Amino acid sequence: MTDPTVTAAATEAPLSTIARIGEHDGQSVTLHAWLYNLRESGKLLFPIFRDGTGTIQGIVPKAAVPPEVFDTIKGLTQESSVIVTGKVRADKRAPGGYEVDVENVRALQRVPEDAPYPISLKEHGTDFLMEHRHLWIRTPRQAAILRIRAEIIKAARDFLDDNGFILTDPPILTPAACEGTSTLFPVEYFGDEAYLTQSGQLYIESTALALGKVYSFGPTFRAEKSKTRRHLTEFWMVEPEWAFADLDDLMGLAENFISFIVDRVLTRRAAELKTIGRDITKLEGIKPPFPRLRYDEAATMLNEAHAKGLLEQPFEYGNDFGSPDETYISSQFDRPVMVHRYPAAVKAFYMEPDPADPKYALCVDVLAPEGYGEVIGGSQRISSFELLKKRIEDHQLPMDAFQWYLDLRRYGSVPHSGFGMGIERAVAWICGLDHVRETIPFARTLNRIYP
RNA sequence: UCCUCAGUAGCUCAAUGGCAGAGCAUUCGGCUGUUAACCGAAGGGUUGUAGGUUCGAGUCCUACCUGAGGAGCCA
Repeated sequence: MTDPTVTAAATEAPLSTIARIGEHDGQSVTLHAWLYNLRESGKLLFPIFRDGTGTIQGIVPKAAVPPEVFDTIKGLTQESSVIVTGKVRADKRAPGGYEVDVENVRALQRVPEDAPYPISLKEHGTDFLMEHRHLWIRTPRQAAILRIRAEIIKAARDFLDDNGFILTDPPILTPAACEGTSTLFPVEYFGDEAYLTQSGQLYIESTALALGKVYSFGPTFRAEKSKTRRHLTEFWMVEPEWAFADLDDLMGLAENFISFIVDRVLTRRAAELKTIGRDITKLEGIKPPFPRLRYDEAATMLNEAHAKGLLEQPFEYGNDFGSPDETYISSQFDRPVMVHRYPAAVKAFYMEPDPADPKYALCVDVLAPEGYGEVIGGSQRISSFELLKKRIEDHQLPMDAFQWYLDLRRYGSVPHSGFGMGIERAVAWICGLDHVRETIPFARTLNRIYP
């Protein structure tokens, strides 16, 4: 629906975004926007526009504009798309510091009132919002989270790029499990069965031995029937892999990596952190060194916590930590804590045993503060051909499928290490969200694959 | 797979086993500084599904469906 009354002069005003509208104080600008809300007070209209960069209130006194402009704005419905021209004016009453004296509006598409925009400014339930996720992302809070996600991804990639890591993309379609225990999504592959990747790790081990320092960034898939605030069936991981690096090198990389990302978000996305109401004092202290805790020390902490009644379930030495255990451990520190040297029996088959005591694996989990749990899992990889072959046999994995992986130990094997960071968990922690489903535009969970 | 909780208007929620309600949204009217504006009015219902108990069921019972939180598993 177009408005033929739009004037040529109106469209000549320079285009601006709402975020940068302060640069045009006192001038007329054009905004490409949607109607976020409309309030009226007699002959005064207060349309609020959003354009993805922010929101701003327009002022329309009936006496100040042609009648058809007033009527057009008065008839706008929520989320109608508009091209607005108006004069920018600093105003102390405005939340963003500026308002727009509207001069003209062209409605590109007016949302009909018999099928109004479903998401109101009032509260909604989780199921309704997820059912309308394609619209929910328009709300300022969700848009801010997605901007922070983009910044976290860019920061992760900038850090690795600038530290000599080469992006190498592993395949999404894979012939076998990287880790035998987890559940895979099968896909038909020309009459054979293939699987969606659950980690690029094995492949980037090979590119690391080709290029030295590499990383992958991409989607991974886990068909786990997990229904918690920390799980998606499709999530994104960044995985550096580093030839000639040992576990200590890897832990140093992890703490610098996370610290860089947090600092970048604090610097470049301060406005978005404010929009979502994040307590940034919790992030400002995220600097190296991070506390390092042996598995055994963490186990002692958990036993003491249980003795004091702080943990319901007693911790059984030798097991992996449960979610309540991780939450407790991370709550004891004001920055991410690195727990290393878990019992080899509960960890993946490819992890290098500690030469000081082969009962332990040279691995590390990084637990985010504030109870967010594991955001990074990594290890030094087995470099011995004989040991890796034995582990594959012990785990009853198909030896044929792993011949190429064993080749990495046949031809110039070296110590090498790597970790994977789950993007969604990192975003949830840095944004202070209570569920990972808000950290990705379209979350894939156990019970939802729409929209 | 297991445990707990929840399904009532487009949305968020009320309703002691006894007339199906409110706020928001929508429509109409009022208001020249509103900040999830406010004030007045109207329209809007197969109470998740199928049985059962009862004079009477949104409410109690059984099964199922859907969703949420958690456990296990994991990033």
